[in-house]
Amino acid sequence: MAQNNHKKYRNSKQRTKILEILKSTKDHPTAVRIYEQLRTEFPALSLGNVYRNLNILVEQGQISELRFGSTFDRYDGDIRPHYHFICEGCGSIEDLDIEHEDVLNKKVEENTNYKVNHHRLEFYGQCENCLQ
Amino acid sequence: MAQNNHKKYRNSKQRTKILEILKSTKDHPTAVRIYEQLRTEFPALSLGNVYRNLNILVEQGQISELRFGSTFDRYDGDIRPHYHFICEGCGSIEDLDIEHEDVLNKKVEENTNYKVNHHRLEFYGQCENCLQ
DNA sequence: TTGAGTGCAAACTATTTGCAACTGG
DNA sequence: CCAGTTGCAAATAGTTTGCACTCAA
Repeated sequence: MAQNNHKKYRNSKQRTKILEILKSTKDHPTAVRIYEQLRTEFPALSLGNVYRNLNILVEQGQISELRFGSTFDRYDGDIRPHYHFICEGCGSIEDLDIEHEDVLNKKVEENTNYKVNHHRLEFYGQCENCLQ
Repeated sequence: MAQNNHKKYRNSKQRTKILEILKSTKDHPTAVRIYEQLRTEFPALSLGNVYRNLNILVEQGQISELRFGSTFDRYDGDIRPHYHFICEGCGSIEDLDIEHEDVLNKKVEENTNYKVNHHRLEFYGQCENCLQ
């Protein structure tokens, strides 16, 4: 996903500030929120540029990205709770046979003041075909 | 997410067939793939209708949905591997303080022929504010 | 001076929706 | 018959990209 085919980076006030914002908050802001926050300082800032810089920062490994968008929803006829393996080579998604750990929800509840209803666990790597 | 505000459902050949397809495969097809597969049987079928029916089936609890799309990407200045809690009430995302279980990757590798690079674990529920 | 960065607008992709016609119970 | 379902096309929403201009090294 985050290849290192980008060769050289220069400094830019915008990118520096985006990184600063992300390093100084425990929020997990969206691109739009970052954009809004920066508009006061850079009135001409464009949202496209925020996206560009976020991608560069991810590429550089300086931030990480929690993807909830940009790809496909997948549908599953099996409604029992189970975990998935996602191949980063071919994109295939496989059900995993390891047991569902309901106890994890409890563990989180013990450490927080949240009510936990369910969790989602996905493993990423290469499937048999893509390993060869 | 999947409220039960939908009152009554009728049968439809299209929806029945979509469910059949999902129940009979271990793939995790996208809406488009299901659409393509059904086009031979229902040449006039529209993609919009596939989406509508998939949402209804999710609403009915007959299938489940692995969301990779449809919402926002979130960015995180903390690149150490850690888990997240996502509030289903207000959408806020919090870092969790429970330890990162690298051992899970090994466990999956022992049970499969896959190479596992990393995993992602998210808990869903209500945060303190939304509980009141 | 030169190629990385920028703003802008248009393009793209996945998904949703309004509408008039249709159909199953 | 009537509310749920459909196809179609247009609309949305988040993200990416082409282009001409700018700026940092």
